[in-house]
Amino acid sequence: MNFSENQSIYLQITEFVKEQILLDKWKKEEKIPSVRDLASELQVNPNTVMHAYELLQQQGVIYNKRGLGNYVSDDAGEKIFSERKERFLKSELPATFRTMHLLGISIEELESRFKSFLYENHKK
Amino acid sequence: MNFSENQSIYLQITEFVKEQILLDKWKKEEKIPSVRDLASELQVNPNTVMHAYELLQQQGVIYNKRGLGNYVSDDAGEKIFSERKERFLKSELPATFRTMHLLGISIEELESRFKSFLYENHKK
Amino acid sequence: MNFSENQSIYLQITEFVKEQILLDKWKKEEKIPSVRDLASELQVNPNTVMHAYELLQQQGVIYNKRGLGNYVSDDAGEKIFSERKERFLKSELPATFRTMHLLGISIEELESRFKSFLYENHKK
Amino acid sequence: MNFSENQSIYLQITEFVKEQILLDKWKKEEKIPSVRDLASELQVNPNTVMHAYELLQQQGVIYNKRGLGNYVSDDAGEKIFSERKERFLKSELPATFRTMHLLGISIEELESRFKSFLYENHKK
DNA sequence: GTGGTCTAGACCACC
DNA sequence: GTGGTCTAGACCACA
Repeated sequence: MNFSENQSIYLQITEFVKEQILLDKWKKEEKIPSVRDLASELQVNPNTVMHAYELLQQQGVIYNKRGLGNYVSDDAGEKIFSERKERFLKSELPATFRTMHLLGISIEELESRFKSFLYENHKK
Repeated sequence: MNFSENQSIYLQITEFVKEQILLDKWKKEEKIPSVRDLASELQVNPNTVMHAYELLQQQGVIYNKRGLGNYVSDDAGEKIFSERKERFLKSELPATFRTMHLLGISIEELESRFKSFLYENHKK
Repeated sequence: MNFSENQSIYLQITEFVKEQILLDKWKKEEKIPSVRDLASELQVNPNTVMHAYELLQQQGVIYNKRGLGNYVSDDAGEKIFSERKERFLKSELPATFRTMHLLGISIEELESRFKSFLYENHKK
Repeated sequence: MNFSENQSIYLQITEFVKEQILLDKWKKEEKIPSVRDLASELQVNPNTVMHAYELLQQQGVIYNKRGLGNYVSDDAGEKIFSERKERFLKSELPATFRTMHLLGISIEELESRFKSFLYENHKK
């Protein structure tokens, strides 16, 4: 996995975990990778993954069974979905629209770009 | 001006300056506010504004006339515009599309939201 | 280390770092001294070293691994070498020739001086 | 005249004046341009030329006749020549040699570059 | 431990 | 008046 320079790694890891859940790759009430496993897979310091898991626990996305590992919460999917949708509609989208306006990009151009995005995505 | 918590102040100041230029409030070959003036206006330490101006100089957006102040470069507008467009198309837009896909938001919904955005914007 | 009066300290530090790399004392992909360490060694304020490192990062000579420190870029040596050669041939050398011309110093005299320079240098 | 970014303008003006004298364009005991004239010719602030002339007076290169203007000192040429030669041999040349050594530039290459410099210079 | 940001305050060269 | 440099000291996020 390639990490962006602009954001701290542990936050990018929380996003990664949430996405796995949203895409139903990690299912509810199932065990997620241990701190060490994920750390070695992502090639980061275990402390960093630990930090991410702690945050996810606070957010109620995962919970810990002592000695057994971390598990996806029952309502994790819904939680993530609504939180993400809220953020998207309230802050990301307006910012995008603002930039489009500033750069003079039309909705038609956006539409055609979205279609080729879907096409590219479909191929994979 | 209110600064966001998520980004360092000096970077927000560079964005602010670029915005002024893009909106043609500060025109090319004209003097921009002195370090001290902008600092007192934004209520930050002069060093912080200095840091921002230094970065803008390196990016070729402004240049310094010794003892006189900082001036908007001749090609500042184009530079900012193309840099911003590049960033939008290469990274912001794909991220937006990815999120739309993840959240199941259709292009039609986006379109209608954009129209109401334009309408809101127009009213002001 | 003794700093010259004519140039700002932070610029002299960037030169110092580049010199270490050019002389292969600090090798590529290796960690360079931390901001605090170099600052206490050179007896300057950490901010001053910070300023130098920031510039070197922008020039692509070093890069930062978050929380770990700064590392010499893979192509740092080549970058520094070509930048330095460019500057020498385009500006330092013509200036030297101009002065020689003005002072009536012949190329033969220069040659003999260079030889004794090499001899002196060799002895050390 | 084009001023370098690296050095203060008033110092570059003193160098300019000294060079005129060394090249015998401004001869001893003759009047040099007034502060205002030189300022408008070089397109700088009169204060800046004033500052340069003050320094030249301190160095004994020029002297002031009240109400008449500034004149080249009798021994200006010799003074400038010896000062410049001293600086060249003691500091500029060793630095040049050091850089040549570092960049692996041979004395033969230097020689050929000097010849083409002389040729270029001769044409003008 | 690492870099990074910010403030306060001083001093300087330059125009 | 202008920018620029430097110090001292604090605080934070990150690994």
